[in-house]
Amino acid sequence: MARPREFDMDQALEQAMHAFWDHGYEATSLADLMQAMDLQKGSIYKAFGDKHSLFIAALDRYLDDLHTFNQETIESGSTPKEGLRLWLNTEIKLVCGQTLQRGCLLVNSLVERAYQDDEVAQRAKAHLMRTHKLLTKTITAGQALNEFRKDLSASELAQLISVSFIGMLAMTKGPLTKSACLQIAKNIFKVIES
Amino acid sequence: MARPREFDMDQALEQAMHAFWDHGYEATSLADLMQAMDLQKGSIYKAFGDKHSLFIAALDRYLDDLHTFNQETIESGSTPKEGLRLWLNTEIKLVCGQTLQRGCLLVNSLVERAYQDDEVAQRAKAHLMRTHKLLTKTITAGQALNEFRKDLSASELAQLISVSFIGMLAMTKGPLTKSACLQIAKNIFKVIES
DNA sequence: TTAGTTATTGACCATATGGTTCCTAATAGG
DNA sequence: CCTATTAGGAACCATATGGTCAATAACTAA
Repeated sequence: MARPREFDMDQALEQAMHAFWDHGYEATSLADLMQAMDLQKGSIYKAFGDKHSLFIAALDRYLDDLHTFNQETIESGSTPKEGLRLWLNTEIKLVCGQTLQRGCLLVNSLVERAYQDDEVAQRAKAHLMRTHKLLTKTITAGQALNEFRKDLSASELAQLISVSFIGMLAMTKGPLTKSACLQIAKNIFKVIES
Repeated sequence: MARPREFDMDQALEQAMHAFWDHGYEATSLADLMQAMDLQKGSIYKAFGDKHSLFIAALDRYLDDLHTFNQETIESGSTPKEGLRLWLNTEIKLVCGQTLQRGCLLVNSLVERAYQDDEVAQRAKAHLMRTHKLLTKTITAGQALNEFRKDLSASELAQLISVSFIGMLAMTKGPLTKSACLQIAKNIFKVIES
């Protein structure tokens, strides 16, 4: 009924996501986005609205991908504990294996923007809750198999893992190396297993 | 020998620190700084150099204060374990008791800028190492008193605490409440004690 | 009192910013 | 083939940005 879009929306969004991931929200200019997405300003505005809307869309895409990844990786383990171990290790390798130490877009956005930006805060919260549920479910199953200590609830252990993991992701932007992260992950398991 | 400075350098620096703490580096404009410091641009440039130098000076001030606080609080405990507990709880109350959920300037700067800004990265690394040493020393003493588990080294336990703590600070910018933090701190102790 | 030195101020600057508009190009349905 | 509709692109805009500078004010040592 009209002229069709020449570019792939999803691919453009992914490029935008990478730009924000690389530099953060404030430090990513429209010029950066134009270059990354290979589009003119007008096209970006027509397709995605303003910079903030684009950022939210990119964040949503990231979080959806991440959640799917989390679920699938954890479930691919032979036992709950193995699933968790696999998940932690894979994620560490992914984050630390990047050419740039850009960390995790969720953590970056949470720290940079959550308290100034309700939409970001709300999404971060929702994602962390999803993840918390997933971890709690997994740990509950693991406790039933005697894989994890039981003097703390599954929810408490999950919280401990979340917090440690996010701290680790934050610290990969600074001094933490991949091998240090893997060692820490090992130790996290040591303190939560039965 | 010349006209004396009319404002208090240290107080101005503290105001700048709060501005950066509130909004982050990129989102703090010179106009914000002028207002916060109650100075004109020219005075700021003469006294502190450009925006980046000012930021680094503010960060240095923050880190020095923080390290002193860490040392004194930990040492004020009757035992190593009590010192650590006191430290964690006090820090949580400080960070969560702020009117704005602006988190911790170190964590914010680490996440927002460390990988784009060598000076920040270097300072963050140095501070984290100082803290790691302090924690390791304290835990070593605690292990000698049987306060902490010994199947992990003091350094490894310290690393676990650091990572969890930083994760907690990051998450206070989002969903984590003070009481949740205090509960987590309690659980951290549960998993590292002997 | 004066000369030398430094702080303060506000005007000024070039540029980059996010955002808008308008004209043209391309397409699908009739 | 024509027309309605939408995409693309580039010029354009107001403003905010970080940063500079020259004129003036305030002080001290001689």
